[in-house]
Amino acid sequence: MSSDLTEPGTGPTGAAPTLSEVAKRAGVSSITVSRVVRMPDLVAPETRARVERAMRDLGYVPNLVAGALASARTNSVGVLVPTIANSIFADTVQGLSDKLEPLGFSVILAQSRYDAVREDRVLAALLSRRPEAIIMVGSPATEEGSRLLRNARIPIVETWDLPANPIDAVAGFDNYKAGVAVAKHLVAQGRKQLAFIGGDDPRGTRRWFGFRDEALASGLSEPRRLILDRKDSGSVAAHARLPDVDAVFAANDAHAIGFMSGLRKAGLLRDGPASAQPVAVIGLGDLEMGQLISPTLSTISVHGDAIGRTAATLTLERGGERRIDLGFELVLRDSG
Amino acid sequence: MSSDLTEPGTGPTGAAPTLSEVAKRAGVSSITVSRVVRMPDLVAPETRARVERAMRDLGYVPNLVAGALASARTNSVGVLVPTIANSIFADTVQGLSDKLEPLGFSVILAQSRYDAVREDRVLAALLSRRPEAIIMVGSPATEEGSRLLRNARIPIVETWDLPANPIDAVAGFDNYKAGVAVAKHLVAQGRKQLAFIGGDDPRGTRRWFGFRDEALASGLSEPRRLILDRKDSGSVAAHARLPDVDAVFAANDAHAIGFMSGLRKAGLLRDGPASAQPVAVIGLGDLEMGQLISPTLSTISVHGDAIGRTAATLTLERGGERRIDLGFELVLRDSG
DNA sequence: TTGTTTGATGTTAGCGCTAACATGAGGCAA
DNA sequence: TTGCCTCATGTTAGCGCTAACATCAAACAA
Repeated sequence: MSSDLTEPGTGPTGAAPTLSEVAKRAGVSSITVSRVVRMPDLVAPETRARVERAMRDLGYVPNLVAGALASARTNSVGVLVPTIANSIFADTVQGLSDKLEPLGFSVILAQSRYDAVREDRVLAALLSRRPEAIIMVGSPATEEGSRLLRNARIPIVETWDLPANPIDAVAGFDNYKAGVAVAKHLVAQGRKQLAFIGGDDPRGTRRWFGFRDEALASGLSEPRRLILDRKDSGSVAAHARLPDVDAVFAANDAHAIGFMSGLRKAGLLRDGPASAQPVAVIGLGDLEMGQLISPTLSTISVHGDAIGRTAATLTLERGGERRIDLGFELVLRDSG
Repeated sequence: MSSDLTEPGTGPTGAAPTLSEVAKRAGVSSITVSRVVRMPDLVAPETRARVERAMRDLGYVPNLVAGALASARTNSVGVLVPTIANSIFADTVQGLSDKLEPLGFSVILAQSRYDAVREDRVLAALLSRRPEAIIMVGSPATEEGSRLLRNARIPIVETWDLPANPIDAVAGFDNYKAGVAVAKHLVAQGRKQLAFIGGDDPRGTRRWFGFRDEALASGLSEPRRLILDRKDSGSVAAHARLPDVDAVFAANDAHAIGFMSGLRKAGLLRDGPASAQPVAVIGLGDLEMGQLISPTLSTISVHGDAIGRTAATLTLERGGERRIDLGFELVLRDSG
């Protein structure tokens, strides 16, 4: 009777049709409809055609919530990033999403906004949806978050870093070494007064340590470290706070470009090569934008989308190497 | 017995604990545990404490999949964007996520990659998870996608545009008018040879139409239109294909900055004000970057995050205005 | 013929939770 | 005392699907 109320082809009038309504209309049992949806090869062609017809007539859309409960498989992965806007993490989300979507997995996205309390909250929220894996940028900020993830007994992939004691799998690069590489390069260029600008999140801090340690090891005085507020790409103004500096490593390209903008205002930017720059600037991330501005931006290139794709792979394969170092590359252009 | 196997505080050894395991341990019925989780005020303080103790001991994490099936509420919204990487849509996702997360909603994110077939596929996948609303950038590319959404009987919010016949709610701005505004401005500036560079997606195309119509209405010859491949920020090279042009409207800031880079190479970029530019350039999106480069970028400013927040609001409130024009603003700086 | 295999479909039970409706104890007005 | 309310908790049924195990007919080997 309720199916009588439904006009074929024009859409449902009431509640969404269920498997068993389709089954009734096709004159089969519901398990057969379920098979048509999930393992069509097991169903005889004529039966299948009848069922498909009934599904179309009713506008049937499978209910994966019910399916997930019955099968204990949600076909979803939780993804936790500090922030998605204006960030290179969007590349990572795109990469993993491109890899997972064709396999029928959905991405449940959450942001921590660099806030430990919020991180724990969204982590709990994610886990209560029973994702089959969690991919996160960085590592849990708290012991509680770490415990939650360990207890979940699902693949956990930490990215954008190479933590010493990962929960499970890792896809990232060595942020400390990136700092070292930049300092080495600047020292080789004859720079003397180094500075670091960026956030004080874990990964940025590791870059700072590498940068500082290498500078000190090379006999330079301790570099200055300017901790910028997030969104404080008023890093334009940062220059004013770093007089006498002749080389800057910015924790990301946006900060680098902002800083260069400050240099330009101060007349300290040349359109020539690195050697002509009164102040060398190196970024991190290799934003496309870095190649479009003048002078072009030297940077540590990191493949955000490869990190995402690799993380997705680690999510699906339980065996094999669980710690993948995707490396980085110092790309030298005109800014430093 | 199975709870005997679980060592309190060290995490579960087997399957995740369920409501009724917690209930047994606390000596109450499962509905009471459910109430402690969802409506703690209804439970007597001592009982509540006992239940909370049991939850902690067992490391209980509620199963929202089961809860969603039982209550017919998933507390999730589906979000469909063309792409998340390097795009201003990330702002929109951040905005809506910031609004929805505190309310207990999760975001299920999908990308269409500007591909109609993929869009329909991910739309079906989203709907089968029974989100309580769908927020998408733009409108469905196909009739089939549109039908799916209409039949879903949930709030649907189309964003970043103001479609004439929306499925349900809308949060965006008038892309045609944006094109008109830019053309008007360039005409007033005395520019004669206009050009438009950008993609041929629906919204970009509407900007083009507004731009062209206004140029023609002002007595100029038809502007040139250069359709760039996505990721073809080889818009650097675009300049070579637009000789004699004295004003360009780029469908987004990234293209604009790429084009300016091409102009610089050709010696056609000045550090002075708009009036000094041999070729005026106007972007769209108001990336932070636009203020950091030289000359600073004139652009149509659009608040991606406000679009996201508004869309989230439209998702939650069924009554009230369903068509919200968030407008845009022509921000004039030095590029044109 | 008889047993055995294969292919197609069905039956049953239950995933972990919640809505809706009891139940029962205590308080309190008349 | 009676009736009626309020508060705290419980019972029952079922959300829509799938795993696991039947069932049964046809095909086929010995």
